[in-house]
Amino acid sequence: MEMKQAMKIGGTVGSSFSFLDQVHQGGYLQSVFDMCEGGEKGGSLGFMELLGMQDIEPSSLFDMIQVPCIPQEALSPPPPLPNPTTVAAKMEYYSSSEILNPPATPNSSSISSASSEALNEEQTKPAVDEEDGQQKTKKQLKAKKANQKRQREPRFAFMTKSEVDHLEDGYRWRKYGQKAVKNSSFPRSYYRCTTASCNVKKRVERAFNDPTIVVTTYEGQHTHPSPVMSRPNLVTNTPDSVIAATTTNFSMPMQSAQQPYVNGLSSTNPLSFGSTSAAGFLQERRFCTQGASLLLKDYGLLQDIVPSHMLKEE
DNA sequence: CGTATTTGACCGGCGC
DNA sequence: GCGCCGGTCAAATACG
Repeated sequence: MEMKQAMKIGGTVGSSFSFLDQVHQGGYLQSVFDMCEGGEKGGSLGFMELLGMQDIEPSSLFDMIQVPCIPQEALSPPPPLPNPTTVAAKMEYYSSSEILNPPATPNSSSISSASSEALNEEQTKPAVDEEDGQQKTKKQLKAKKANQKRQREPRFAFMTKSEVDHLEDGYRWRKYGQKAVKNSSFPRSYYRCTTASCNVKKRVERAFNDPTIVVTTYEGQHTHPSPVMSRPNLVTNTPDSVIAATTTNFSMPMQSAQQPYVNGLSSTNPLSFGSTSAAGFLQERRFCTQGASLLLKDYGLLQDIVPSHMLKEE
């Protein structure tokens, strides 16, 4: 079943070997895979290579890391879990029938391509919505969908060992749906970024084989800075322990949103990446690739946040 | 009262 | 064509 799904997809997913081992041994990989495949056909996801652990090109591996995270509740009441950790997995996700601008290269450039695709949708959709503020009937929606086939945006999924479903990631989300998931006793929640012009979505569910694992999938890229980052005083009212965790997790997405990756990142920024900031991560990657000449093969964020031994040797 | 969440209905894609 | 399923909508409801 899982492998059957895997065979339907193909793409690029990367990881450092060490983390991959952790994921694999921890039994998390399958959860991520199932989650992100999510019954959607025709996607391209490279986890089959990871499952096989055989044909993995070191140069194609990136973006799977293990990092700490904080549950949303950690910002006010004490977190239910003393040491929640996140197992993060980055993946490119395309629906083969919906790719408008295939990546020029199979690895790094796929992200920038996907990003532009996401931007296109973000820019066009609001205009359509304002076309008729009140008379947005179902017929109109239907016609809209008919004329413009829904585009699938790149996705990023990661797993967090936490009792809290909705993890704080520095952005504000509005829940717009919840559905029972087949083969899982836990519902899947659907969230949308509350920022008007931002079309980023995320899905949150628990791994069917391990209820303690929360699987979060981001879709799209934020077009705005993180609200948390734009409120720097926020951490001043927070307990020290939370401050540390918060700054660790969220400093990067805000930086990424405010300045280009090439300027905002440096090898001296060891605390720049947040596990629950997967969307921020995507954003970071976008800036990275938009930086034109800066290739992702330099690991992007990973080189700054992941111990060097976890990065591939070249 | 404004905002966020809940939840049943609806829609489209897909397999049979 | 029909049913299943994932995803989304939107009215109702809850909350601060």
